[in-house]
Amino acid sequence: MAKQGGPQEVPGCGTEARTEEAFDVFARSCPSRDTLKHVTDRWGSLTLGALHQGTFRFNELRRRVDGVSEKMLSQTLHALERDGLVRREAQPTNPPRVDYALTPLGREVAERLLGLIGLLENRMSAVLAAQERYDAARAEA
Amino acid sequence: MAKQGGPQEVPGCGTEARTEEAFDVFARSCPSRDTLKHVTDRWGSLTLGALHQGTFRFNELRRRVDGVSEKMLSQTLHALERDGLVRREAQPTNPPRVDYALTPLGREVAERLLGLIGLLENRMSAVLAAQERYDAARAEA
DNA sequence: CGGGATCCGGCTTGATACTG
DNA sequence: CAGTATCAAGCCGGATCCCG
Repeated sequence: MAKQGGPQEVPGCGTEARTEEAFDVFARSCPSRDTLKHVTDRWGSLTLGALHQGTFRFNELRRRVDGVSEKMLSQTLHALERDGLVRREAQPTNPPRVDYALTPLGREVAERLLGLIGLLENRMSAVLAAQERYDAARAEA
Repeated sequence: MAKQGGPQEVPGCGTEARTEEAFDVFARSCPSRDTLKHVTDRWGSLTLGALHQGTFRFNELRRRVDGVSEKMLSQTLHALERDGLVRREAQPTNPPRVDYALTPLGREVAERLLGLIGLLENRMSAVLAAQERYDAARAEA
């Protein structure tokens, strides 16, 4: 990653800013970019959405997050856990049992994400209409 | 894409649901997934963020969205325009002048996205701390 | 200035198989 | 059950050249 010759060092990356300024910081390749990626990823968003509905075990999640492979679920879960959005509780029983749940921060993030998704879902008819208009305009070229 | 043998046809994909139910719909591979991807993409989020601050021409955007290539900016802009989030106004002058701005829907989406980003930025210290804890726990394995 | 077309490398993803 | 290891494929994104 990292552009060809641009400055990779990020100066004021730890400032606690409000939304407007926060975006400027975000725009300069801060760690929050990575976290956003984990959150909005194909599997990240679905996993957060699933965990927003409760606590689940690994294979329960696999069934809920339709189409995810073991590897990707594991990878996604680790990334979210590392970011402090998901808590993992393993019980040393036999057979092993591991539960995954959102942390308080994870719940906040999930709610915002779900809000964004909900907005898109609700306006999807407008989006679809826009797409048709766009495609139609291009077709007659 | 699409899993090995699963049903690709999505039945109730046009329902206008509220956030909770909307997610279920979203989870089944609806078009909104594509739009979310355009929005949260590496360049999509930065472009929406830049356009949230005003109307800009192509090369102005290039300078604002630091590090983006012509191709990716063009591609991002087209995707967002097709989704009805960005409006493109070309003036047939010489030299050509093209302005990009958010549509009302685009502004709504951008605001939610910026909210999510802002939340992450504000809590980044907690995220960073969680990452250190996670890495430390793994190191002594 | 505002892009389109093309080529190509690398990260991401997905099957599959194996382990504790 | 709860994962990790390995390998191949595919798509994303960047560099480059080109045109109106």
